[in-house]
Amino acid sequence: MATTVEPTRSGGARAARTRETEDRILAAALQSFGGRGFEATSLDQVAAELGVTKQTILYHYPSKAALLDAVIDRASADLVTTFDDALAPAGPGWERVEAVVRSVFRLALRRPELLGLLREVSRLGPPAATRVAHNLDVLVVRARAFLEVEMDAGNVRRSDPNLLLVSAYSTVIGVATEVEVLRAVGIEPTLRSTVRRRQELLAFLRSALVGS
Amino acid sequence: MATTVEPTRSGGARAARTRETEDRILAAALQSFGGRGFEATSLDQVAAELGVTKQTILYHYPSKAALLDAVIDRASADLVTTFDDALAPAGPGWERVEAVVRSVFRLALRRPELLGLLREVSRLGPPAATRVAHNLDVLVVRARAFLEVEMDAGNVRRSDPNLLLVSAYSTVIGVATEVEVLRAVGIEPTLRSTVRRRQELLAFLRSALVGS
DNA sequence: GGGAATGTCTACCACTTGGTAAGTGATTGG
DNA sequence: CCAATCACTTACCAAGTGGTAGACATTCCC
Repeated sequence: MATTVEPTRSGGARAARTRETEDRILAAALQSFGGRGFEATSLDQVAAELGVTKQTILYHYPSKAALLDAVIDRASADLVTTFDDALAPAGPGWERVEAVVRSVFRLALRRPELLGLLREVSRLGPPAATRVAHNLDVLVVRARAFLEVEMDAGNVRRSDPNLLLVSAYSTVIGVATEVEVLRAVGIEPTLRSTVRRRQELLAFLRSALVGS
Repeated sequence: MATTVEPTRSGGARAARTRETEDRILAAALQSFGGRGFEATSLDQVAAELGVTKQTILYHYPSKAALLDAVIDRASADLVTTFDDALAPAGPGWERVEAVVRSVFRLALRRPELLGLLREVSRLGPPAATRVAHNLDVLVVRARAFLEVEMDAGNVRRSDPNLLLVSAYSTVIGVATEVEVLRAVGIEPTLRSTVRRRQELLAFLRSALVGS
């Protein structure tokens, strides 16, 4: 009996409110970093959206760069669990590809900031990019292993798994997120057109991966 | 002998120097907008690189937005002539796809800012994105027509040409430019690896377009 | 209850941003 | 040859930028 009263497990009321504040900061920052971009986002702006002052943000995250790191970690974790959840009920083989593509389109619709952050960080380069790469390495390893197994089984055209992965990644993310490119070819991103786009993408991917 | 000294045809020495200055400004701005990004670029920065003052830039281009427009127009023109030159000597059919892909990889190597600007503008959205879309519409129309002809000839899997175009675009640009993604899967972008990547991409594309 | 720790705010700071105003010397056309 | 135009400069400016210092109230633990 070290403590008499259960202090609301893991920290008490204050700690809970602190965690909530940090959560809100991360969410708002993710939104802005992934949407407008990192440099284009000002701490004052984010703070104003939250109804706090910039100094509150800087109390929890000592610098803008540190905030970016935290946002990256949170976004990475979200991505990993998203794919985990999507792949858990999926069967083997092509079903898994479909599950992942469905997830990405879902994200593009519901949480575009997440995919936006990916692209933004890729543009920023190290150290942010390195951090993301490290956080998402699990996914890369898993995907590569999948491709290798399917190649061995003769279900996927034999080739360098890494290069195949990059191609597939580029295609999926591009088709899911490049709204302006879609507009350029005359496609307005409605819900219905998005569904068609996803189907078309799957046909494209299947054709590309399976080979002739 | 009307004049002793050739007045450098079409406007005189001053006009020539003006054009040269504007050229240098555009080049430097393109470099920075395409590399670091639009918001992350300051006019002072660009001016310093050029050895002039920011006010010189603002004399030729009345605002940062106007400068972006000019940069976009110049970059678009460069892109169009690049593809024109690449496609001129190319034969029909698949050779044309190969020529375009080769061009994009060449650009990724020699003028990465050009492709970077494309992506940056796509992120910025209208009005910049609209401007690019308008400028590059020629290419879109041409590519779509190509796909339609090839579909009719039975050389390309039948499907919505617009969607196929978006998929192919995403794949090519992604594979050519996503350096950080490459690093994430353990590929350092050397010259040799780039050549392999291009070949692998062509196999991917061929498989995806032709179908089984 | 009281001192300590904590979370937030007010008040700044030095610096940078895009943009304006007013000049200055070279180039130009008449 | 001279006045006008032109390309460019120096000198500013108001509005932000990320970040620091210190006051203040609340919550915590003993």
